[in-house]
Order: sequence, then structure tokens, then C-alpha cells
Amino acid sequence: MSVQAAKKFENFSAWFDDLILRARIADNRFPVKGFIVYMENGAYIMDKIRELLEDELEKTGHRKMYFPLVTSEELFGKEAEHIKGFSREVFVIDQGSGEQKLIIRPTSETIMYPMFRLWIRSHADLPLKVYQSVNVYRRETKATRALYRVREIPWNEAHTVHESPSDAERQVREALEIYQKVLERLGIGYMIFKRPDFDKFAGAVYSLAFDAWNPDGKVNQVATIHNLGRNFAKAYGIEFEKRDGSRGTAYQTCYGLGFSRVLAAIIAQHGDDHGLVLPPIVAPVQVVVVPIPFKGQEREIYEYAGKIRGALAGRWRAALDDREDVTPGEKFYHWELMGAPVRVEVGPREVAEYSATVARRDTLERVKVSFEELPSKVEELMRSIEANLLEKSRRMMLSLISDAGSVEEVKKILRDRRIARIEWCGEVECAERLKEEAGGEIRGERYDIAETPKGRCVVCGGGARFVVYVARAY
RNA sequence: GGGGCCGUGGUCUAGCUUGGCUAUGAUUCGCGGCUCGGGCCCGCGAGGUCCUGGGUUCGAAUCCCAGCGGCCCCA
Repeated sequence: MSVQAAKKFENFSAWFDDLILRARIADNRFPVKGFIVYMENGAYIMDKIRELLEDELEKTGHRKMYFPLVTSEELFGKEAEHIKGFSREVFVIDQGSGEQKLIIRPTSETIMYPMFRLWIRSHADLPLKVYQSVNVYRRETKATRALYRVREIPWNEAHTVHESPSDAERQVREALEIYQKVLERLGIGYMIFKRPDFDKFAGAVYSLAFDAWNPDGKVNQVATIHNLGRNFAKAYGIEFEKRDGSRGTAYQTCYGLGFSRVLAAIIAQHGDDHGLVLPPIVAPVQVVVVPIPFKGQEREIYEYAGKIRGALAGRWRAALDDREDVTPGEKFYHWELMGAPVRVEVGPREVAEYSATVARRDTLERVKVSFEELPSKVEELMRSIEANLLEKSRRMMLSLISDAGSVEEVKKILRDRRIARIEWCGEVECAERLKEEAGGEIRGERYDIAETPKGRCVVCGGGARFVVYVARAY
């Protein structure tokens, strides 16, 4: 099905699958389940997301390292909750002939923490803040989905070690700020949740998560932050000598952001029926110059178009589409499909007036400016596009949320591909009943805004202790 | 974990119920021409293990079984 036929909100799956292939983001035809090929645009954008995040991590004192891909069964099994949470979905390498099996990392706690134990001797070694941008591997049993639910997961994971619980708490807040900054540069609309206890990371004291909205009403968990307390430090023996000379067990946090899921959010939230709409900061081509040739004036037009590209290239990733066998109209569609934020059209009229026609991708509006004004106009448009994407996305997210006063209402909201807000008593049985009868998961209570329950649990009618959101999830 | 649907050139697709002609059409790709301010048009050409393996049959894209892959629903 073509992009034009498969409208984003009507048939999200078809729209998305068709778009990622045509816009050269990813090819999900690789014949091993859950593994996909990232093509030039997908790989480029994920790289930009990585740079954006790593910059913020470096600025806040995190240091980049690379840890091995594998752990052993023995190391993996040390934290009881952790192994329970992950053991069913790890890939195992069988070395044969009685040698121990190796486990490919589903996440790197069990690989990093034995080393942390060696490195940390004293309070002076703390805090320790390290990160890596690598792939982790999870044998997903549910249906996989390109970019959203894959078995080879490109992400960034950061792990920190601290002297005190309050230092760990402060680290959680720093991580929140880092992820908020990155996601906002990308215009992504999200909510931050404190996950209910039954859904927290295996081995964590509590888990926070960034859920981005999706056009099909599901939520897309793009990042998580975990306060690990001393659970792992006890299991892996991460101890240090305190200022007063006594020995203490360290406090830890870890947090991760999935590059392919952030990429999916960019595509799904901003994209339209013409194709990708990319935030300028990640666009492989930020501004494209399209010449509109006219019989007898081809040379002047191409020369002028080249000059315009030259005037922009110092500041922007600027391309000149001088293919002679493709019509201007086809080029317009092509670059809209690719999500180039700004397009500059140059024809006989512009040559005569020493001007340029500038079009912005997000609204498709066009305006004519003089050659001299062009660089500042493009600058202004880039800023405006970035701000507009974020604002539009946030507005859309708010419009997807509805309050529900009963399980029946939750069911209806979910069926309409939206997100329900309810009051909940906090009991697991109610969460399970809700999932069974309404078909959505409790994602948690908001952490980015304060919401106080006033009434009764929509499931059992008991006193509500939390305001929580219910949605289907990837 | 349970159930259902699907797999045909690079892409989308007809044909399958009721087995039988050179596997349909569009798109894409290559060459030529005409155009060029929103995907134009014309001509010629290329492109297929009909998912894989096995079975039934004189004969299988079509029927049966298994596997692989995908989609959807339920838990």
C-alpha cells in the first residue's frame, strides 16, 4: 500500500512500514525474526540522536567505555530478581564440549558491576558515571515490529555508583533532565511515569519511564531510569571505605534510551502523508535546492542554484538536486518523503529577481525572499520548525488522553486508540482485571506533573491511591 | 502462553474456493523520445526457486502436512 493510500491515523502499520522502506530508514525484510537492516537515513538519524545524547552525558561528567558483549551464567545469576526478569529472553551461546555457556547481554548490569567492584575502593572513587552506546539482545517472544520491538536493540545505557541514597536520588533527577533535553530537541511528545511496582525493572527499587505517544494510541517506551538502591551492589559486592573509615555498600542507578524507538517516535509523531518530517538537528539533508529549468535558460538557473547552495552550505547540510532526468515536481515529492526541513526553489523568476522561493516541510508553506535575506530566513525557519514540531506533538498527546470513571469507559477509550487516565487503589489484582477486561496496561503515575486522586478505584471501588494512565504498549 | 489470517518479479497485486493455455496488471528499473513552477505522456526492453521442504495427482501458485517469516486478536 502506498503512503498516500495508507493514512497515518487510519492504518498506522501500513503507513509506517511503507514509509520506513521508501524513505530509506530501514529494511525489515532481513530473514531472521526481529533483526532489521538500518539503511542510510535510519543509520544517520540514529547516529545524530546518539551524538545529541552523548554530548549531554559528557557535559554532566559521564565517561564513555565499552564492555563485552557476553556475560557468564554465573555472573548473570547473581541478582535473583534480575535473572528472573530476563532469563527467558536471553540468547545463549553454546560453546560445546563441556565449556560454560555464554549469555549475550540483554542489558549490561551483570557485565559492568563485577568490574565496578574492582574499581571502587574508597568514597573518593565515587560517584562513578559510565555509559556506552551498543546493541543489546533480547529474544522477544511477542511479535516483533521494526524499530519498536526488535531483538537487536541499539541503545545507550548509563550506569552510576554513589555513596548515599540522596546522591542516587540526585542522579535520577540529572538523568531525567538529560533525557528531557534530548527528546525536546527532537520535538517528541512524551509522559514520564513512575512504573507500578509489578512492572519495574528486574532488580530496581523503582523505575521511571518516558512513554512517547503513537498515532495508533499505543505508547512507545523510549527511555527508562532506574534507582537500583543497593540490590545489585550487595549481589556483586560493590563496597567502599567511607569518610569515617567504616565500610559501606554503594547505591546505584542505571538508565537507558533506545535509539531505534526514538527514531520510531520521530517518524510516527511528525510524519505525514507526504512522508518523513524531520527535526532539523537530525535531518541528513537540512536544506535542498531544487532548480526549475526553463528552455534556453538552463545554464543560468543551474549556476544560480549552485550559488545558493554555496551560500547555505557553510551553516547547513545543504544539497543541490541537479538531476536532469527528474522533473521538479518529482523532486519536491522526493524530498518531502525524505523529510528535508527546508526546500529552496530556483527558476527563471528567481534568477531574474535575484530571489529564492523557500518552502518549509512541516506546514508546506512557501515564501519568496531575496538572495541576501535567504540565510537568515533559513535560520529562522529551522528554529520555527523545531519549535512547531514540539508544540504540535504535545498538543496531539494531550488530545489523546481521556479520563475514565469505569472499566467500561477505559475499554472504550482504548478501542478508540487513545490513552485513559483513571484512579486506582494500587492493588495488583485490580491492574490484572483491568488488563483482562479493558485490554490495556497501567503505565504508572505521572512523575513530570503532580496528580492527586480524589475518588475511588475504577476497578474495585475502593479508595484510590494513585492517578494512573492506561494504554496499550509496544 | 492461546487462537485466527497471510506469504506470487525490487514494490503492490490478479489468479487459489472448483488443480490443466506462455502466471495478471500496475509500479519500479534500463534505453530512446516528449516534457519540466507538484509524481506528465509515448515507444521498446529487463525482471519470477509462485516462502522452503515433503506429500497427493497424469498434472500443483492452487489440495494436504511440516518448517520459516509476517500481520491481527485474546491472555
